[in-house]
Amino acid sequence: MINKNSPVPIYHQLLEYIKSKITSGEYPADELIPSEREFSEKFQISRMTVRQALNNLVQEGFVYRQKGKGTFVSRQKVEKRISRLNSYTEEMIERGLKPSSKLIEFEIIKTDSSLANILKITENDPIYKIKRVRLADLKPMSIESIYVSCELAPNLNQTVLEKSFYEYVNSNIPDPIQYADQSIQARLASEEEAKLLEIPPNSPVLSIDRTTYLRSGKVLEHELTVYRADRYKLVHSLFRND
Amino acid sequence: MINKNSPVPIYHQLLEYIKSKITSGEYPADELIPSEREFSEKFQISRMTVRQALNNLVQEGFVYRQKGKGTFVSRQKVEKRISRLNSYTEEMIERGLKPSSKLIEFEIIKTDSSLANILKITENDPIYKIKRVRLADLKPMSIESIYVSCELAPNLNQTVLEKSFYEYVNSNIPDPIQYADQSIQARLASEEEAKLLEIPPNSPVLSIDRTTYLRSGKVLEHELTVYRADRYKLVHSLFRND
DNA sequence: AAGTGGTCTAGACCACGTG
DNA sequence: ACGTGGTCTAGACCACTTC
Repeated sequence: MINKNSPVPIYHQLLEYIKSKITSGEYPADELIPSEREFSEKFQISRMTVRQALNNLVQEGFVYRQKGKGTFVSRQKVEKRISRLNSYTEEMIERGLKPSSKLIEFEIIKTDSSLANILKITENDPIYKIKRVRLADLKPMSIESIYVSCELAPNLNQTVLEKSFYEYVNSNIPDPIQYADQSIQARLASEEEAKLLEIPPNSPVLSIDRTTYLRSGKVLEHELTVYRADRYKLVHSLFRND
Repeated sequence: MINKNSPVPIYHQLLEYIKSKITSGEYPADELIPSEREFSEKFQISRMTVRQALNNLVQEGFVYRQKGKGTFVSRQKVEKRISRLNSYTEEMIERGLKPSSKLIEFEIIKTDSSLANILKITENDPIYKIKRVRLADLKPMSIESIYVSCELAPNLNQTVLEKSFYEYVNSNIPDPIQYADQSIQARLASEEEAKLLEIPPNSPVLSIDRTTYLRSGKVLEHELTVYRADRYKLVHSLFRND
């Protein structure tokens, strides 16, 4: 069960072990799981190591703890991933569509004051502007304009953009993507947009502005996307934490 | 600075100490803070205790760590950005607008199969159908149709609906509201909608379908809302939990 | 080689909840 | 009185980064 010579940390092995017991139903919801000392004894590991596994599980929402009573399994009915921040590529694959894109613009421009403010960089700093028509099963789905600081994303080029931008970030920037703020509006497509999206003029579109942040708090990118209303529906979940 | 005899845990005292140094600017953004061993030495506490303070600060978004390099101050504290599930009333107050509403329909109908499926009740069970024009600062903002099982929400009447529906639920149903699934689309207003919303025909609208769930897993309500695109912008946050 | 964070140990005392 | 999670110690070795 636990291999002390594995390169995988012990606390992580234990964490996965407990997770599997929960998802398999062996540890049912609202029930006590073994105490820290029991795990410590059973696997011959330090109690502090057990605590590290359990604390991570608390953070992930799998269990909750009560002083003097023990550690309980959470009622995990809600999939957390519903509102997960995904790239276009990931999202389309999830929807069973084949993502691709057509590059419209790829250039380095100087930041204007508004973008500099959003990206939290200095005005006139160079940034990439990348404009693409996003396709799903080879038909236009959206028009996407991305603004990224050149400093943050060196070596960005057209080849990289064939694949997922988020994937590029994961492999090339040590600072991981943490979250994004989005604002969503309905409006009518402009003439140019209608042409690129291959829809009649004055068709409704869903306009989504997204700013993506890294764990350090740095702004990764600002993104303006216009979706065809007849092909795209945004789905998400909201929680009420009283 | 650190009082070992205080009932406040040492790691918490250290956490607050570092927080204050960050907010005061003494530890500037993107800069290294003292190492774990330095804190340990300086305050004569164990390194594990220092780590507990720092790990909490990482969780709260005040600092981030890099193996082999050190602990850095984040550019901005990540607030609890989980977009909360709010009622129309709560949302408008948050936006600084005065919410009100005009009742269009209030009746008890039999569930059709589609609604029965969504509400997880039996077909032909009685449900409330409530249709209202929602106003903000006395001007139309949206048209909202709510479907609620009569069994779940007894004593629902027009007076109750003057106030927040969620407030009514909080006071009258022991099972608390937990989360909602939403789907969001752009489309053009129908003639009737345009009239009620006081906008020109064929104006774009944001169409939001929401299903609200209670902690027990029961469905509280299904809601179809059509927002004026010129007055309403939906804002939310997404997390990437790798 | 020196410093950093990541992991781990084998103990300890505490406050809390339940019998 | 006993078991629980919460806090804390004083060490240790590792992989990583920088010099």
